[in-house]
Amino acid sequence: MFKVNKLTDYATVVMVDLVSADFARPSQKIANNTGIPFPTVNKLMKNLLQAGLVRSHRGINGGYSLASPAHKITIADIIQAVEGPIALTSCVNNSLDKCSYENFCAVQGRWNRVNKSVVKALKKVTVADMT
Amino acid sequence: MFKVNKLTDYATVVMVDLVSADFARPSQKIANNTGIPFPTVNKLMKNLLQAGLVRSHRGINGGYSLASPAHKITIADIIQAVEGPIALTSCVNNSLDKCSYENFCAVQGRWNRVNKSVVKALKKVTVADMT
DNA sequence: TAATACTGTACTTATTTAGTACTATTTAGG
DNA sequence: CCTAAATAGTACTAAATAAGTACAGTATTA
Repeated sequence: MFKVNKLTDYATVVMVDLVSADFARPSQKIANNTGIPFPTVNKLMKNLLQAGLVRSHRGINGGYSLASPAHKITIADIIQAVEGPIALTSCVNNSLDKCSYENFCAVQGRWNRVNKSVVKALKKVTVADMT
Repeated sequence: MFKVNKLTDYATVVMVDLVSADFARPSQKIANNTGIPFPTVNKLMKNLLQAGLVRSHRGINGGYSLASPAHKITIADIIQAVEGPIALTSCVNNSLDKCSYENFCAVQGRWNRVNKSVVKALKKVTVADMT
């Protein structure tokens, strides 16, 4: 089936949870709120942090908060944070993979169009829309 | 990475190859034309046939041909033929999976919008566009 | 300075995907 | 009517990916 990772799904749930956080919210509390296992939340937050989607605050009373307003963070951002670049096939420009048929393939380069179109669709929906 | 199956990628190549087929074209010839391994082409054709995207002709001089004009077959059709229903997450309406958090999930139902949007994008590109 | 909470890395297990093999069935043509 | 070509269906194996877990380390604030 054509789908996103479970972790990406979880990530949107986490982001939506953080919308209601006035201050930093610890992983443990996010886990309680969402029902996602604590270790999994931890793993997720690292990805979201590295992608700059959330801010972190260490120490007591620390936790995570959104790095931007909810209506500025898109589903495309979240997918990219968790799964890396969006590349429907390995022959899409920004793919991490390399296609072995590249030199004589009949659809060479054509997937770029499809990819762009999908990314555009994913950029239209924000965290605010998911709340 | 967010991507379609390799088989789906292959399927588009096969479909594009069939555009130039005046009559039925056997799997073996498709394999030769595209560089995709023969057994893999065979497997693919079964999916494409069941989905009604190609027609088959048995016996000597048999093979496969497109069931509709190239500009009427979309990427969404091909993905669905090879991978089943398009459901970005298990909480999307037509998903085959079942989400265990469904009853108390904060983003309940919200992915439907994202899913529709992506499907729409995938329906806009046809086999003719890939040629 | 002690408790809280993030940071980073590594590992194991489960699931999914990809590729292969084999047997049965159908059909055109000599 | 028989044979060769080609699809149809099922089942299996191996490789890749994803999911979940664990643990040692570092920063911060009360």
